[in-house]
Amino acid sequence: MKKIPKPALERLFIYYRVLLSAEQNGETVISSVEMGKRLDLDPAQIRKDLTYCGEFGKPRIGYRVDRLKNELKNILGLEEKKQAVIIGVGRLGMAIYSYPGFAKFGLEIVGLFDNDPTKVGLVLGGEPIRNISELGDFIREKRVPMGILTVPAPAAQRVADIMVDAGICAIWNFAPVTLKVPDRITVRNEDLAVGLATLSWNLLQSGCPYMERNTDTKE
Amino acid sequence: MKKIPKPALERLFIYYRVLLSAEQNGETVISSVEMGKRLDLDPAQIRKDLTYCGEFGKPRIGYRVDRLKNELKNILGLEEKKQAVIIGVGRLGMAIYSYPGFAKFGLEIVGLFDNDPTKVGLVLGGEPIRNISELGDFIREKRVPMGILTVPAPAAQRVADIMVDAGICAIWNFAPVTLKVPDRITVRNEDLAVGLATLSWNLLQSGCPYMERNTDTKE
DNA sequence: TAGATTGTTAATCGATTAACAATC
DNA sequence: TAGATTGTTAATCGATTAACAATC
Repeated sequence: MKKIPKPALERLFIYYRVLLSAEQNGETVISSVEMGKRLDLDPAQIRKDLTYCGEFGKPRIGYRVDRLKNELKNILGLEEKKQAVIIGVGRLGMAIYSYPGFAKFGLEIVGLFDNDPTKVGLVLGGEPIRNISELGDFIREKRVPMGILTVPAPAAQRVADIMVDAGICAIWNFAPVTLKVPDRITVRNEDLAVGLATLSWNLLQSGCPYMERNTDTKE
Repeated sequence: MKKIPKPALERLFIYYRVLLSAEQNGETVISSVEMGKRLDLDPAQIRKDLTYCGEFGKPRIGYRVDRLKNELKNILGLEEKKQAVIIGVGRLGMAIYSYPGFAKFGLEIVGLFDNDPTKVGLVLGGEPIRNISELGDFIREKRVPMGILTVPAPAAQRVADIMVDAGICAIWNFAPVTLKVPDRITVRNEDLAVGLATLSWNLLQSGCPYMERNTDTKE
């Protein structure tokens, strides 16, 4: 299989979702132009992206929705069960744990970990919260390929080291730090504050009228 | 001010954070090489990015930590209070609401909204949950420049329309849909499932040994 | 001064967009 | 058939990397 550029890879998933919704609408065929309209993307780019995984379209017709949907599902591995542990059972960790949208794409949370003694031992949605001291053995024994890191920044590297040592392959990192890990480990940084910062910059640039607060009124 | 390319803009914030931590370590000066090491980035890229906002370094010395930190804070507008409403008080909405890391960068949540009648009226951290029917007027009266969208996908466009109509300038969109809004509105899509999908693909590609589950064992 | 590091220009790389022949 | 749409090649665009003169 050809190498897929990272931005194209991300879009493939977006296409997958548009196909899911098209399928629900009962559409059996869809063109790159129509997908482009729904996603605000260039149709040429969509066609190009899709050729990274093969030729699925028919000139004059477009793409068969169910066919393309299944191809993308296979390529992205959304069918495969991806077992994962969550480390850091704060609000964000819980949000990820309980979000049904992820399970739909094959995510299966098999363990929850925290180092807060008031949390350890609690049972959440059927899963007990374990102590981080058990994390390494747990990953090894259960052969867990993915770790979801939702601990505070200062703890992140330490936890990552434990996971890498235990043979984890991928880390979904929500902590705002650059993890030092071996090249073989896939890390996806999901640093939400970056989004806030870019919005902040844009608000300033755009001259949003609502950014001028009424400082003259006293109450 | 020169236009800043989007990827560079995102990195500027990352630099800001490294400077915060350097400051806490008591470092007064830092070079692009040192920042590059900590962030796993090319020093040339860091220097280039920094020139988008001016010349702050001294040859032979590097960058003065507090100086550069403050420059970046100004450029990104992190000092400015950015008032925002959260629409959709599920777990993710609550996680964002209660995360102290965002307040540090100027985010101030001034309103919570939901359309679930069992939630409306509850008070969370001092803020009552309001009905979405009040959203438009609230934004107009309080002159709220930013909306944080954490509703389920099917509701997202409808809520976005209300916000746009009320004069909002920026939308931080966590719903997995492409919003149709006028060009003047800044939208930041934070579609977490995209991260999951790319990790999924990488896990498959990399041949992670832990992805081969023991299907031969019966129990 | 000598040498390290910046700011900047030029070269490279990669991704997007445009154009169009092939095709159904 | 005629015409719409794909797959693909070529052209453009933008971002990254390399190189180096300026500088402290």
